[in-house]
Amino acid sequence: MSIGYACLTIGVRDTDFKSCMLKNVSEAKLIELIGHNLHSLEKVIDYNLANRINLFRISSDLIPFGSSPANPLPWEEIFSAQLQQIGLKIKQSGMRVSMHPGQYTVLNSPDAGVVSRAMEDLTYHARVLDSLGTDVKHKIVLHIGGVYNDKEKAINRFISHCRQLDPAVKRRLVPENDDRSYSIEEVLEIGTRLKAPVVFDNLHHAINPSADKMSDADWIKQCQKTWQSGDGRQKIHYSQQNKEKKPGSHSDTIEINEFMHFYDSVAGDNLDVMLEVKDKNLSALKCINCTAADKSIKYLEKEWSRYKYTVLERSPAAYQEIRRLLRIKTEYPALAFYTTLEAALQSPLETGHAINAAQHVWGYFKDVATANEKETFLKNINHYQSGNTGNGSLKKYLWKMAVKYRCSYLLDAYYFIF
DNA sequence: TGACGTCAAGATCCG
DNA sequence: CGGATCTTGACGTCA
Repeated sequence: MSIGYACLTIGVRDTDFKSCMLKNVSEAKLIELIGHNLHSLEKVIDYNLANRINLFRISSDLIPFGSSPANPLPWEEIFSAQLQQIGLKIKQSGMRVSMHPGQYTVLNSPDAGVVSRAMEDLTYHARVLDSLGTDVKHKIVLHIGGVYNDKEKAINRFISHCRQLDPAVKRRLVPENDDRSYSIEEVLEIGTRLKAPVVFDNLHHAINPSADKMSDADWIKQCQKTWQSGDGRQKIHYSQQNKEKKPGSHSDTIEINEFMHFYDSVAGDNLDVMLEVKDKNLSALKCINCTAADKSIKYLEKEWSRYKYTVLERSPAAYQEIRRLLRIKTEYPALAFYTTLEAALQSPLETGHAINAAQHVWGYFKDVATANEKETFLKNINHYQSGNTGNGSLKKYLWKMAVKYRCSYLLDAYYFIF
């Protein structure tokens, strides 16, 4: 089983994606943006490799206006060296990538213009995966689309439009159930007719269930039948409901105990699990560390190095508890570690604890900082302590110091993110 | 006609 | 002027 995340990273330097508004598009601008984004993608792939993350969804925003006439550039050729280099890293590491056009790519619309733009968009996605030199196991996941008061006709339109797609798209296309219109049962029917593999999404299924009641694990087994050996391992999407938001909203983080319950229910299946969650790579690392065969405490220590000041400012008690958990180097208390971590990150921020954590971080600079810098730090502390503001600017200042003094330990810390 | 979802760009405000 | 915060854009469907 591989576990992965979608599109963006949290807390990884130089992995941001840039875009521009349609009215500001120019060739020079596009070339600058594409170059920047490919550089970011390579950094993401490097990060994934260094953190044993083998599953990743590439953002549709990689090439700005990639499916629009606004971008007529032959970017595969212009950036072929960069693309090949990234593709080589993907191939040599055995990483599996995918893409997933959003809710606005609608292949089954009754509007011919919408359909032709959807086809252009799918072609663009295949161009990206082809230009990286990835084989057809690297999929493009797509929703069925709208209903238009006649689901049978809408389904038939989806199928007939799929059959008209360029083979480069068709061989990668994988339909997925959605949370309002097409249940997993309906998508399985469509996938079977198209001989296309089907992605099961657990949260969509919970909100938009099939008439035929089965457990998630059983639906996953049904979907398994649509995956041929040439398609690679069966893929599913896994997410959890954000309890503060409306049904279907993804949670901020994957609650590890809930995930493990699900994991145990599908443990016999050979699955790739794409997480859809706000904290992206952070949850992927969490789930990987709790399920990986290699149970070396060094993976938890690495996590601790990134989380520790965030935990310290939320809960000094949890900080001590995790230090205790990680003391015995022959053990691997991954579940206890992440459970304690989750609880700590949900604790309300107390000013005193936040100042204590800030002073710990300041410890990295107190011997090298100039008199002015010390004064600025104290000013920030006092300003925060006065209670008129959050500790955002205090953290920003500490971040500036970490960059200036190239404190690599701090530069990877989640403390500056949340 | 606005809500839906998503992210960064652009715009505006503030000290 | 820099930094913080608010608004817009880009997409299609549905109530």
